[in-house]
Amino acid sequence: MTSEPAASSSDRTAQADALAQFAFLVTGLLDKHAGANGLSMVQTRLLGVLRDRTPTMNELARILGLDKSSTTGLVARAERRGLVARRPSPTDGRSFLVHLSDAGRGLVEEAEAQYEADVAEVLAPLPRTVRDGLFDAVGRLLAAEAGRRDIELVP
Amino acid sequence: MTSEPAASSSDRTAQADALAQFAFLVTGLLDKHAGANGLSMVQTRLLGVLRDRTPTMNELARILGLDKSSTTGLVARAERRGLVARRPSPTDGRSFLVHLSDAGRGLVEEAEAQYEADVAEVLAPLPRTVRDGLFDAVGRLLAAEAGRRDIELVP
DNA sequence: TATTGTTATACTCTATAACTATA
DNA sequence: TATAGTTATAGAGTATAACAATA
Repeated sequence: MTSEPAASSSDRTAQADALAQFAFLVTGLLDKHAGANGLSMVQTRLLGVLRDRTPTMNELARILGLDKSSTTGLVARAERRGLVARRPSPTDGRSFLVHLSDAGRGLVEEAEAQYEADVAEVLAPLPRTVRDGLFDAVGRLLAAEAGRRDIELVP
Repeated sequence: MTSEPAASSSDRTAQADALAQFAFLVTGLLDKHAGANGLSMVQTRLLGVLRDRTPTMNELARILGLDKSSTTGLVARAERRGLVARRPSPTDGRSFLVHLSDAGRGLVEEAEAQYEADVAEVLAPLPRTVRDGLFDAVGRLLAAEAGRRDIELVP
């Protein structure tokens, strides 16, 4: 296909723009299905993280990229709705482990299933090799970012 | 390369998850540079819209997908900071036209330039062919989505 | 002393409902 | 009456700073 020489300034702009648009496309899908299940995006993110982890408040704050005080409120609101529970850490008297409740799991799984179906539909027109190329690149970028932040994005 | 048989259910989940993480990574960059210029994402969006338009409050609400009361507050905060200005419509005594100030224009252009530089840095470690694959796929998806919307927009 | 987590406070952002002024 | 916009109110989400309890 296109065999360009070097990335020009307008290439950079166009690429940054394309990534922003793509990000808004994906977050739009997430928001749509979260809202359909009575969740905000950040609440959905919280429940999604807890699907396969039981982090402390501190770990949760780092994973979500929030201040610990913001995380306190976020988890408190989710707990008030019965979606998560804080349990004292058995090894550290200062810490709490945040668990997903059955109700929370049901809600996030419903939202994720709907989102997943939507993603599959969006990806459907892509030829196999192109789709593989997308996830190769995305996987590398996420791995690099995880290393940068010293957390496991994929447990 | 990986020559897998067919997309399994867990592939679909992992892929949808990866896209979500990637979207959060990109919007995180957008937010970071907006924030570095003292702007929120929605404020940046507001200023971006006003770069080439002078809509009424009502039109602005529709463009941003917000309730008109939300738009009142959004514009009021931006106006208080000298980033935009409301001027009475010459044709409708009830309406105001929202203008971008020079300060607002400078701010949004600065934020965009910094975001662009950050994207370039994030992409830098990717081998050329991988990066090309990413933008091939993203370009196709955005084109497909644009087509979808055009079709939807035609009654 | 350092870390974990919460509280107090303040701000942005958002929506619903009620309101004013103009068309 | 209908439309444009604001105000009042309520709540989520976020950060900073000060704090308590534990390590």
